[in-house]
Amino acid sequence: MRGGSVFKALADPTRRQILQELKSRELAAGEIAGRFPISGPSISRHLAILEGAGLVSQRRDANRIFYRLEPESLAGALGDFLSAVCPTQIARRRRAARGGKR
Amino acid sequence: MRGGSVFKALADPTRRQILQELKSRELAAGEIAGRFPISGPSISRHLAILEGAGLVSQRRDANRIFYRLEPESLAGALGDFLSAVCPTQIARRRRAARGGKR
DNA sequence: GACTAATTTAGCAAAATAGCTAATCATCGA
DNA sequence: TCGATGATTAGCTATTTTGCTAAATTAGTC
Repeated sequence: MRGGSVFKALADPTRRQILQELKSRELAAGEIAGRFPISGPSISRHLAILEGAGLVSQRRDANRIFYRLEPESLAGALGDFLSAVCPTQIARRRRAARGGKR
Repeated sequence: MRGGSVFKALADPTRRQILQELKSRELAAGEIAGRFPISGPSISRHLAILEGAGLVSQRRDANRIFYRLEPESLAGALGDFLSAVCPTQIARRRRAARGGKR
């Protein structure tokens, strides 16, 4: 399996939301847990799965463990899959986005 | 749930491979099943899940049911998620792809 | 109508997933 | 070293997922 763990990781809505929370800045595990209605240990496991997929990385600072998004891994995995399955559509969307902006 | 069913659908490796098989042309359910080591009914269920997510569509021709890829749905869902989580990375990859081609 | 071919639907068992609580690990400060 | 804080690991249960076989459905043919 190549990027399979990435899609497995993205299958859960809580994990996708965690990635969004990390969009702008790194957060400690507890800060992340505080934003969800589920227990700390459950969030901890979600974070482990995201890290296993290479979508986040951790950094220890004293007591706390900070997690940060790895945007290249995410964009790389999804981009590679899109290129493999429907490369034409990528260029099409690109043109549409450009057209919409200008 | 917004595009949740898409990520659920992509979580399974067999389903991702089905999408790849449909990349170039539509295929009847039996043709698809013939390319995998699992039973027809199991493939049928995978196809139903992919269709539920809007990633493929079906067309009946007499006895057979042909499935075809819906590239816009796939590119749309993944693109939207990428835009929401790491918009910067999209532009970066775009530049890299352009640079690598020329 | 009966028969065949192509699919799907039903029903079941095994495996994976996600949640919880309790217990353990790691770090810092008194 | 003790105690407090932040986080993970262990162990459990409920739910979901995936695979199978058997039965039902749909369409075409004799």
